[in-house]
Amino acid sequence: MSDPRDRDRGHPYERVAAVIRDRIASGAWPPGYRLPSRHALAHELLDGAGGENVVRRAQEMLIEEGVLEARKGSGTYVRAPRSRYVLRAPLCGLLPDGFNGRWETHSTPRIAAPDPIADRLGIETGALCVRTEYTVHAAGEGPLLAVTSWEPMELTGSSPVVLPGHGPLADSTVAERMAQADVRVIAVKETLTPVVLDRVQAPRVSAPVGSMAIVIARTHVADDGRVVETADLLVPALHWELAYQHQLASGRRGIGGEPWAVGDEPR
Amino acid sequence: MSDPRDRDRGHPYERVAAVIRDRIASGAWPPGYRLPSRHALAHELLDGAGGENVVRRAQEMLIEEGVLEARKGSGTYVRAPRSRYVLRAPLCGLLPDGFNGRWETHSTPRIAAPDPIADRLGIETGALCVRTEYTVHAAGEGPLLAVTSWEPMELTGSSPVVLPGHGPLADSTVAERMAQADVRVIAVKETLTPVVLDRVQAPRVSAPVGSMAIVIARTHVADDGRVVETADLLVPALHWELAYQHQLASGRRGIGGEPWAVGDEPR
DNA sequence: TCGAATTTGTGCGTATGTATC
DNA sequence: GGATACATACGCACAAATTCG
Repeated sequence: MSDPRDRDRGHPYERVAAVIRDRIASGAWPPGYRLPSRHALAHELLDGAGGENVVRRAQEMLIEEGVLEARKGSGTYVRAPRSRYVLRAPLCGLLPDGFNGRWETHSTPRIAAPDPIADRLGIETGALCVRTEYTVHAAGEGPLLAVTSWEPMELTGSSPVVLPGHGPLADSTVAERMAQADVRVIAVKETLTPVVLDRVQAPRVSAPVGSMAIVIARTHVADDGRVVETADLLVPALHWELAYQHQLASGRRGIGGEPWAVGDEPR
Repeated sequence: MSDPRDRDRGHPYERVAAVIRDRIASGAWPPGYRLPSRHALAHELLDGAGGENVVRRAQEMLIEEGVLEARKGSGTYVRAPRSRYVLRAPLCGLLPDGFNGRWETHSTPRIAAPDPIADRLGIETGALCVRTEYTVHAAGEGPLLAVTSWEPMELTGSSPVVLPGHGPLADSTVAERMAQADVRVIAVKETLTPVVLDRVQAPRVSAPVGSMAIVIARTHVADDGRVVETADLLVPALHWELAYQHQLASGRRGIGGEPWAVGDEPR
């Protein structure tokens, strides 16, 4: 391993990564550039056969850092520096004027509530609900955010006008739609979980497999305690910076009516 | 690869994983049990030499699922099912009675603000600040949460009583300490990023390297617009479920004074 | 349109580093 | 300090996806 000839510190793959980083930094390999194949790079940088896995390891490092991007069967590319959008939570269905993008509603089948969803909605497993798939697109780009929402059929189905994604209230918030059914939404609860995107999730948010995201499990609660909607928001770190802001009531030892808490476990 | 003799579907490592899973499910390998070494398992399950990496691959799968836990130099163990605590955000320094644990303050050196921190605090790079390292421990356990906090020296240093982790206000919130210096904290802003724990971060929160966490970049803002504190909270998904709750003012198209927003990028 | 060449992804083997007991 | 066990680096074969003639 530590060959006496080898004066260079560290492992071979680290030196290869450094070379690639330099070429990108110098502008020789601009954003969008397709790198030579592993075979060619191994031959050039290590001038010997076989060492392709060293190049691969170096590329994996840079891919994880967000510098490179590999497309299977096509090649490895220098990634264009993408600035992230700011997502102010809670996100309940509105896109302000400042954002050049749109919501897309994909499907709204009536289905039997699967177990974890029924649990979150506070209804019986198998009870009917409406599942809606939304995505957020920025102008001309692929989907950047994916939302899967469930609403109990007994609420939403009672009046066609409150169906998500349809009619005059298509672009309204959950609370606004529910108000049409005389349901007053008083709180939004969110539970956040970090995830690594698998090959099913990744294309739904235009992010590479293995990159990171936060799943927001959101519920809308009405004044009578019923849960009127629950949703999973898939927020890829590649595209979004998740921001929360809390106002502090002076003189109180809490925020927003709830004391700060580190409580015991839920289930 | 697909040996004609091999009737079993899938790859060898998947079959090994299935065997391990079965033994755990059957109770033959209870929580805390130390598995046979990879060498022994490879010999038993694949009755041939060399195939240790097949066992390793299977174990990696189960480790990622949270079923196993590897301790370097010691062995691979069946993980005891751990329930997660609920962390209600924003977390500003209080531990309620319900939580059987404690804060620990580790160090409070005066240092020159590094670049990204100076940026967050709105002070010049190199200006003095106080850095404080906290951890949260549950009774008898290792650290479950790690906080690194920075406060500008010009605020904190002016009065010894407001130094974090010391004096009568050691267990107070940032806002309470700042009130002693006649600084009114009016808002808390948080930015969330999912991360994969590296070998430096992982031991700070008693989580395995490669497991996931959320970093909360928090800032306390005073009524004159100054940032009086900023902190990075390392919240491992293994131990915590991050929960946010927002009250909805009826009739308003927003929450907490800020409209929901998907805005453009920051930097 | 279709198949062959190219390129990345995966599974697995060997050698060696390093932490623990 | 020696034995044991996991972690890492790297090599090869092949599968899968893409591209192009």
